[in-house]
Amino acid sequence: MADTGSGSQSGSGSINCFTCQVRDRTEWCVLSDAEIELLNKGRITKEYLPGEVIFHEGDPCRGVFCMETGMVGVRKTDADGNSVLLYLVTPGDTLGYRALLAGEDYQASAEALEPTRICVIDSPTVRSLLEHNPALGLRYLKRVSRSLGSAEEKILHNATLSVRARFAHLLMVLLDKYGHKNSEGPTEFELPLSRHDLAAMIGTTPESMSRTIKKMESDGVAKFAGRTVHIPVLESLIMEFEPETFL
Amino acid sequence: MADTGSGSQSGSGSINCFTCQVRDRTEWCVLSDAEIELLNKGRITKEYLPGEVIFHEGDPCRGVFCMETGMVGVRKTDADGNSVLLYLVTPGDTLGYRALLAGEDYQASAEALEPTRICVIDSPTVRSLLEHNPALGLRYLKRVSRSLGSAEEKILHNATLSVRARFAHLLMVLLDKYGHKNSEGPTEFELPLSRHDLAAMIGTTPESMSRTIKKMESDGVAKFAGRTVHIPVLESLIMEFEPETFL
DNA sequence: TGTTGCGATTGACCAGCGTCAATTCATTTA
DNA sequence: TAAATGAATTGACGCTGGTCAATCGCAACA
Repeated sequence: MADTGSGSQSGSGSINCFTCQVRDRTEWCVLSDAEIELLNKGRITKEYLPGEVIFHEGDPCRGVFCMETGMVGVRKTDADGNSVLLYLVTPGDTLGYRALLAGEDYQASAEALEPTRICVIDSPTVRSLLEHNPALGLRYLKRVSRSLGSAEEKILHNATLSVRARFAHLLMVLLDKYGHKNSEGPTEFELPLSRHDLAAMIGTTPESMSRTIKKMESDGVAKFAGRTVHIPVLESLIMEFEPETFL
Repeated sequence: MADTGSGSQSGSGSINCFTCQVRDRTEWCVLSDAEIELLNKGRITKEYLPGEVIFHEGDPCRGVFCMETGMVGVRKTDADGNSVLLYLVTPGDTLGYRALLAGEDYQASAEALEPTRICVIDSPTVRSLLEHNPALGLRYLKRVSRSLGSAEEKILHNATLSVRARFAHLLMVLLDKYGHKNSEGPTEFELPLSRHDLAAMIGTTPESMSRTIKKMESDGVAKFAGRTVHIPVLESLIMEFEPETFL
């Protein structure tokens, strides 16, 4: 087990790209059978336990990662040890494509937040596919461009919104992604993150996170019990970061 | 002159993609002569005066813009009127590709900061080129991915660095791009931006910008006279945002 | 030359939030 | 059951930087 130093290769040989459950939700859905054959040959499945690192900032990029199960956090850290949690990556998502496509080393690190199974497709395979199938390139272009759009939105948010407003916004995003949002009415769901990581997602400290949570509770906007969040009225949460919607 | 409502079509008919001075520095350098012919047909040249808007946040994307001369600022504004200056776009750069590639409307607005000449290539032409030439797609993938990398770095910077450190960093970036950096020693160059826009680039207010400039002067890190900046020792500027480099 | 207008600067004020330190709570281990 | 470890919370404090308002400098123009 050389390689990254962590992440164990899956013993189960039955897994492959043809039977893959999430393939239709990935970029690879535009590939022909012959191309999937190629993809399958350049593939290794790996498994990670929570806390294990998938790649480090500064590592050379060796391929892209295809999430099958679990959850991964992408973190960026500066020289002083301050860090920000940029993305949460979930099944059907692709991971690590930015470095490959930019022709750079990784500029962020990825770490399993839950038990995770991922397929690694090596760079030459991805490159070869991209060079011969323009549709795949267009798929990736869409993905990267959308990602850039979110990043730019985040820059604006961080510059203009308060910690509280950013947290309210984060709650909405997490609710959309991980909660069963039954349209209107009271909502309850499980946060997939620790307080520390919630803080890192909005660029603040755990202390400020705690205080913000407390204040939102006393204002009746949301109730927190461990990782369970209860939101009585969705509108009052939205009002926290988009007050103009209700004018 | 319907269209965007601003920007006048260039009268000079002699300009085209074959004679274009900046083409080799753009994504289009990978195109064949036949493809450049196509590009040239889908092209209109426009000129803008400082302050004129090239596209607005929310506008549908009608093509990509190819900078020939001048300078453009890409700005993102929220509902309260707070705004951030995300990029400066200069000759040889492409503008507005994000929305096209993501299949979205513009999420930011672009405005000429200097007298500017731009070629507009309409969406169908770009799409068609991308669908048939994978190399072009790879070029754009590299560009968007690098852009995403910078955006992510900016998120980290804004979250962890002080206004002063961010400004020092901005000065370095502007120096690299717009100044003649004669390796070491004292350096002098012209800022391409007003104080207001300098502030918008690092996500702060003009007032804080002023105070930061004043404090940096009294600390001897840089001297400011209007838009002229004089930096006695480059290292002391770098020390402002990367102190660990000198430990 | 006076006036208007705009960008830049300065001052005064203070709220938000980061920092440091102590405490509580939950979970694991001996 | 006690001890130990790490996450989460709470308190106290102070600085950074945002806000509001006044002033200044400079250019355009009547």
